[in-house]
Amino acid sequence: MSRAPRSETARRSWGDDDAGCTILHVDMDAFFASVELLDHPELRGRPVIVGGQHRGVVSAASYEARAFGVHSAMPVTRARLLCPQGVFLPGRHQRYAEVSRQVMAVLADVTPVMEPVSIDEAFLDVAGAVRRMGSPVTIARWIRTEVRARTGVTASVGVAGTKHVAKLASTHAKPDGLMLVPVAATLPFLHSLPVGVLWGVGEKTRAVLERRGLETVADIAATPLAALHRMLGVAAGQKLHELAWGIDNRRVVPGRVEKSAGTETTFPEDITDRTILETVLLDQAHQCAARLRADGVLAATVSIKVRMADFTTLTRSRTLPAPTDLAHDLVTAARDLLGAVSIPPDGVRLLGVRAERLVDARSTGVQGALDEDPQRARAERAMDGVRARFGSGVLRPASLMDTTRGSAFPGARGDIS
DNA sequence: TCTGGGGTCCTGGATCGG
DNA sequence: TCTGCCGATCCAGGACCC
Repeated sequence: MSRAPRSETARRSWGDDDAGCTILHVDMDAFFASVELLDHPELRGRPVIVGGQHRGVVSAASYEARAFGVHSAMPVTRARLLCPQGVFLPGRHQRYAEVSRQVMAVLADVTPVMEPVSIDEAFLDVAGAVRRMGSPVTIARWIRTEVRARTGVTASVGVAGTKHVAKLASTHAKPDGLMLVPVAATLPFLHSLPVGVLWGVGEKTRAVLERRGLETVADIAATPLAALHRMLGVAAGQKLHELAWGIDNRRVVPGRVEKSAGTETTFPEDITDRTILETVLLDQAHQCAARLRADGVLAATVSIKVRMADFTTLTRSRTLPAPTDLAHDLVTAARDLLGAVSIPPDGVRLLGVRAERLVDARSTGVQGALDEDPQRARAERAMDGVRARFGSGVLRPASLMDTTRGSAFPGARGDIS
């Protein structure tokens, strides 16, 4: 589901010497749409678009839909205008996660040095697998064949000497392709590309660079480091300069540690009622806390995100007296933070809660609020146990119950914890 | 056209203590 | 006692990625 720009001129062979190119980037093609086609073969050949229903954006579009100009992150309303004959599907994340696990299992058969980046892509360092399985390109071919055989969906693979270039190679290999960028071809390949392909260059940064006449990676490489520092700040300038020269020392790290966990909800209609917003916070805090307990971590900081009807967005955060994994602690802080925010007459479009600065519950030995109210902790853990056994929808705080509709607020989902 | 939801990282201002 | 400096930390927000 990469949104990185591509260059048609870079879609060619850059040579066949894969010595030193042990980094592979595996990226599934139009992943969500491909899974839908797998389960609904009658839709093959038709433009399939997966995304939100009314206020949403496109999560994935089949290549037939892309021919109409539809792409991911585009508002669904616009996609409907561009492609009225499209088949619009709401998305089934559990199913995508299931296929993703199958794909990751294929990759894990190659090497344990495998780093999932998202549901549909991963990096591998195959240096340790070359003796057993063959050259990096041979391994890449094996992965593509095996993913298709075991799951029915296709993957594109980039093979290069660094993560950044392997990622760009897989982008340019799509759909259903393989691209090798030999070490010797790294700079000619990079310098043929527009500046937007560099990691960290989005819409805003690209505009800053283009205002100064920097349009290609070659332009960045030719710009003095001090000038990039002035334009973008020291960290971003340094990073861009290194990437433009093919320098990327990041290693493939299996099993990354999460630094925050949160949830947010965009309402079907803007909400002005504070009571409803507080009820949403309670729901979100329970979802967050259950996730923290499942992961065995405690949160030291709580933040809320409020997006107003006019799309202005603010965040507020607070460090807790002690790290916690209890919804009660999260929602107390979140409600305090919301209380200090003035709600405009037009209302609130989105509300979210995030648990930040996560610490390992065992290694720290911190019990935090649990010591103060062991009964509450026992109650929340008991809820985890019941949900694990009978499903996530069977238990919810009484204040979230609506006896008539089973929903306490607009936009409520069925998996409330 | 009208902008999701899950995250990470960086920057800069405010605050506090030595 | 007051002031200035400096580093650490907290907080808010922007930008980016998938």
